[in-house]
Amino acid sequence: MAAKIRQKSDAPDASDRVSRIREGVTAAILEHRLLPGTKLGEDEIGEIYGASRTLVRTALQQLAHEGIVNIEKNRGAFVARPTPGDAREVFEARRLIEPTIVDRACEAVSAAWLDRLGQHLTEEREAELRGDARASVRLSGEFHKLVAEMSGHSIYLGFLKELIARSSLIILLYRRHDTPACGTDHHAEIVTAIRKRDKQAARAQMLSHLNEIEAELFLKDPAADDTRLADVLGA
Amino acid sequence: MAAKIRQKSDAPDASDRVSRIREGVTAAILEHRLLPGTKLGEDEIGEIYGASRTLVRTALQQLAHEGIVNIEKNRGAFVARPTPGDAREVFEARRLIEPTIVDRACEAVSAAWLDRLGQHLTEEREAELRGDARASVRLSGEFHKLVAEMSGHSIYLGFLKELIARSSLIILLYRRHDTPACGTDHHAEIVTAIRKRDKQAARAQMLSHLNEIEAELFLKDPAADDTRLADVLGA
DNA sequence: TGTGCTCGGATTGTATAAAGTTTCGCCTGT
DNA sequence: ACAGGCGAAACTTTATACAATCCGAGCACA
Repeated sequence: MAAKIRQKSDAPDASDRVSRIREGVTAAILEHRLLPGTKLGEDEIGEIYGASRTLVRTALQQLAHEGIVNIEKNRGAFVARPTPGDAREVFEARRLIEPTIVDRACEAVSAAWLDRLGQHLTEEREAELRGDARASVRLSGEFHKLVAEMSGHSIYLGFLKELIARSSLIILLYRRHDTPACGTDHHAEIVTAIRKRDKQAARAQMLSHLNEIEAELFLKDPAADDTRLADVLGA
Repeated sequence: MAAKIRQKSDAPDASDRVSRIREGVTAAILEHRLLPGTKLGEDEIGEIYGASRTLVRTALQQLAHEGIVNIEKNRGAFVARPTPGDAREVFEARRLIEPTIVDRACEAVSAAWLDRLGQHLTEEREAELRGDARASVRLSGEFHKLVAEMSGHSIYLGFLKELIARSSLIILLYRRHDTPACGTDHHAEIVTAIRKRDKQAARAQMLSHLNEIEAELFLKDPAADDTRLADVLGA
């Protein structure tokens, strides 16, 4: 009988039921199946996953901490609706953190990692070819998470996961065109730079990639909350 | 009767009982009254705050997400014990984020903010003069949080709160001398740079301040976990 | 006809009870 | 005397019951 090794309590894929709920809801939000503002009733989710409200609440609280769910007292949990201000903050943070992440990734390059990156690019291309928008959105985010994992920096990885999840909501809310969420081409260029261990190029590619994503957004400023009513209904 | 304005659900000082517990425990950890590894029993805390275990559990889960508490399955919650590797990650992240934060703070400078900063420096000096180590430690961290608030960037603020809390544990565990956690002089120099809106100087001061803190640490690498036992007990 | 109020249904917040797991002490066997 | 195993106590985990709150339909009234 194999001795039971103590596993880290916060293992990413802890197979407990709370994690299953959290990951299920997260995936639904990241794939744009759950839209901002959607009510996430405790009973409803509990029935879907065959769990009691206790576990559902735990999962929802974790998601609230990650910023993709809002919990309003006595009203329940809702898929977050980031404001344009939130969006600018998220992308500013990403522009700060991700160049550093790819920088570190260049140092961690290995055959195994290059394999995983290449495989991921293939998956992205396939999803895009068959027009699977949901998979495309999910994989776009996962590319950035993959690079963060590669950096071997668990704090950056944690921060980035949060930023990616919120970015997904932001893109859904504010994207102007129906262009793909993250150009696969950009990702390929970033991988090329990483393969060459060219930190300078990697940082530059990542930065321009992020700028391009943000440039596709239409972040209208709700100048004053009071005037909106007249604005919207005055037509 | 004043109309009830909808308050943000995650108001920092939400006067609900969960927040009181969370802030109480956080303060105890940040002031080094609770040492790393200390068991945080649910009953125990619940009795102190007159709350049921349900609420205590919620608070502990939030603290776990912030990285200052570890929850081990079926064993309970413990004050986190960051490894030297964790420590390096935390300070690397701080060196990345905090220069950007002071940069933004320089743009937000105003009489009101300068007042708050000055007042804070006074408090720090007073605590240090009367040898109140606990208050010193707490205020040192709060200075950095204050600058982050000043930056007006809620994401950076959230990230930094996490990093500060963990830094406090790290300093407790790994500090070599009994030098003050954060030199008040450094803080004063940073404030001076902010007052002059000198971004360059502010970033430089902040960076050297962080470097100095980390330099005071003794981050021994536990080369192999197995050898530690022999090391420690071999004397 | 439109406004404001009240009551009922539904949902969340909290507490408590049942179930499962770990840990530590004690005891037995060698 | 000491290693190993059994068992009870303590704790965490999960489920459920109760209390508090919110939202909306329907009604009374101006």
